Amino acid sequence: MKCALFEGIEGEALEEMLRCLGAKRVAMERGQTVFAQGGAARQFGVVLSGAVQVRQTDYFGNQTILAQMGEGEIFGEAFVLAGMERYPVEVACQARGEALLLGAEPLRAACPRACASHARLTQNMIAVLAGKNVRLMTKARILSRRTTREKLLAYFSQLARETGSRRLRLPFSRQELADYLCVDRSAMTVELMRLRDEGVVRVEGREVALGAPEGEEGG
Amino acid sequence: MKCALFEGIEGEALEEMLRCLGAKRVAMERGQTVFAQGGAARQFGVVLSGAVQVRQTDYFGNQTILAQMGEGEIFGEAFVLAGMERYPVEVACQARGEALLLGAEPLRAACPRACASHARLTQNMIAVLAGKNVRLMTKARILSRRTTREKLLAYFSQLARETGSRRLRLPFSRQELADYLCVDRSAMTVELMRLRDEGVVRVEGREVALGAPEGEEGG
DNA sequence: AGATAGCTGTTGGATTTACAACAAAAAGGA
DNA sequence: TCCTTTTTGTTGTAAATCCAACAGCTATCT
Repeated sequence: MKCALFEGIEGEALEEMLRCLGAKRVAMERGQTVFAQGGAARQFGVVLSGAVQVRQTDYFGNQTILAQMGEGEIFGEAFVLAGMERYPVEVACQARGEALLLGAEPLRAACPRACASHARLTQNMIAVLAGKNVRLMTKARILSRRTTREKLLAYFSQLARETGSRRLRLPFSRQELADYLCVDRSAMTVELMRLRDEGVVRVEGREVALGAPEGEEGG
Repeated sequence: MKCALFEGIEGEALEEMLRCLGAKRVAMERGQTVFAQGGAARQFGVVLSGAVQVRQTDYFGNQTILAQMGEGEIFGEAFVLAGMERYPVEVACQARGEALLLGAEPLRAACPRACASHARLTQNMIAVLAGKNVRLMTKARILSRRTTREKLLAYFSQLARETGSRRLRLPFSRQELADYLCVDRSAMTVELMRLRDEGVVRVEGREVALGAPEGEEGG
């Protein structure tokens, strides 16, 4: 099993840990509900194979896909660990496979048995939650921009910061980028072309270079 | 000290915990930088009094206010705990007061001294991170909607879910609500009036009631 | 009461976006 | 190579948003 949550925990210690968490291995068929929206929030999950989707239906019946998790990723942990009584979302199988369902109690209260790897597990969970936090903050910050232009520039700035360079490579196709920025694809392309024409960015497929108004290109 | 991070830790145990975290108490004057953007991410903080703002300056020099933290709230923890080398944001004092600066090592690795309340601290941190996670997810979900109308309805749905009722009370003034939804205030008011005229919602000041097309008002 | 300041709803014009439909280019398979 | 599918850029129109300015209302203070 390859999963950030259990990093550094192997063999017998892992088995013990899984017992402590009350792990249950379940098979998932496409379309099957893993956690129901409004259901009692008692467990979180790890995708062993296949994929799950996190969705939400609002008061008016509109359904939104919030995220998709693949192998090794965990889902539902935030709700359980935040002490929420019910899941505000639905988790459903998107591609058939297996998942591990885990109870969160050992992460919320002192483990009475003090399993050997317990400390490591909580540290891993902290790292996972902190990482998700950073990514969510980044996304919220980008979506806070009002215009497509500003969203593009905010996103490029973000990638440039991560890369540590003015040059960056988009991890998305145009359609995926538009979905990530929550804007219309064609309108986004128009804006992207405008930014190019104005010399704000240089674009070539997925390669983007920022600024360079002073001609420091050769660097 | 009133702070979710140290809930259940008091007296001598708290003192010991603070020593273990290398706590430093610092006075802050308005405008003073607590953590510098791009600076080495080694510590996180707790606001003891006053307030701090989290800001970010992007590649093009545009500054954005991301959040404001008041008494008892913690800041910067996500970056340190996610193992980032540098702060991607700046934290600055917004209202004079005091803060506690803490090292994160005891939360990232096994505490060699195994302080008594260590387990409790990590549990608290997990709860804090999970709670922030849920709130960030909520915000990202709302901002994912493209139109002002959809943002309003998504936000109302969210509040209705939290309240468990069709009736809800906005925690914001109109301007604050517009800022939260990242839209123009006047355009938002127009859309809000339209929703009212269409009978989708009933609005009266900060009081909002959803739907009720079947006249279940009296319930 | 009177003055001041803040909040809210309204309006009109300029800008921006969504949406749909299409053509060119690129990628992949037979 | 040919054909199919996907991706990307373009265009035009309708709709939504931003922006600025203004009027009515409320709360607060003197």
